[in-house]
Amino acid sequence: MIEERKITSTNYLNQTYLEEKCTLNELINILSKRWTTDVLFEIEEGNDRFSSLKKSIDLISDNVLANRLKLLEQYKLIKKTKDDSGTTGKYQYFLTPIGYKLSELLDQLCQFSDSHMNSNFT
Amino acid sequence: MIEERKITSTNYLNQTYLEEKCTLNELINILSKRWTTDVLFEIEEGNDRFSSLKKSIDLISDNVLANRLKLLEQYKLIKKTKDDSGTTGKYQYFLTPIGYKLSELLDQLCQFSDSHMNSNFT
DNA sequence: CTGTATCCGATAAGATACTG
DNA sequence: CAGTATCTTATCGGATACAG
Repeated sequence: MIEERKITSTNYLNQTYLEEKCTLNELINILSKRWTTDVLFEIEEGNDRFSSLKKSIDLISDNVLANRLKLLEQYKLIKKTKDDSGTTGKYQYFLTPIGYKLSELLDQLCQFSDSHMNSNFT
Repeated sequence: MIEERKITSTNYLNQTYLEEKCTLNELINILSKRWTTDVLFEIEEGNDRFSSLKKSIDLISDNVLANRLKLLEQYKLIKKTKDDSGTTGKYQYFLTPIGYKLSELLDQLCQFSDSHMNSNFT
């Protein structure tokens, strides 16, 4: 899962253009990666171990989970700390204040989609 | 741009699983398609013709614009009407009440991203 | 003017094997 | 336990040509 973008592609240039124009595009770009919001919500609910997350979101694969955690950490939405108690896993994940703020906004969006997206299912 | 998904792929099945689990995933899936939010915002501001949208969002290509308009219409976020005045274009696009609601939520998200996403740019 | 059809390159997702 | 590396397939975005 190494991400090398061809920086000369129109595809890449367009995405860069959009992200510079409005940071919303950058945010959506993170959230739209599959499983991202699920990982965020799981961590919000206190699920703080890699293996435990993997178990809860059981269709996700290792590399994708690792990738999402890294991405969320990069954007300072979650934080990873070492757990030296020794009994359980080595690392813990939890939301940062920014992460909480975002999850609140996502809750609102979720309510919106729950009430309005159904019309397309009939 | 015909979208035929291989309904047996794990990729497809996972996406379906996520969308059924929470409609938020479906909403994000629409919004994350490139140019979608830009089209939405342009229409919100009164830009109501295909050619005019094409001109404003000048890096978008015809087929992608057409595709986004169709998608937004399917989800009842915008509406398309025939304009019989004869002088200008044939069709007009405008937001539905649901579309307005969504654009308000996106404005909030936008404010969030403007204040918090910069930390990653340094 | 408002699109549609087709082809192809770029990126994302998943499977699998492996590591400190 | 918590990942990384590599490979394959699926999907998306863009270019171009064309049509009602």
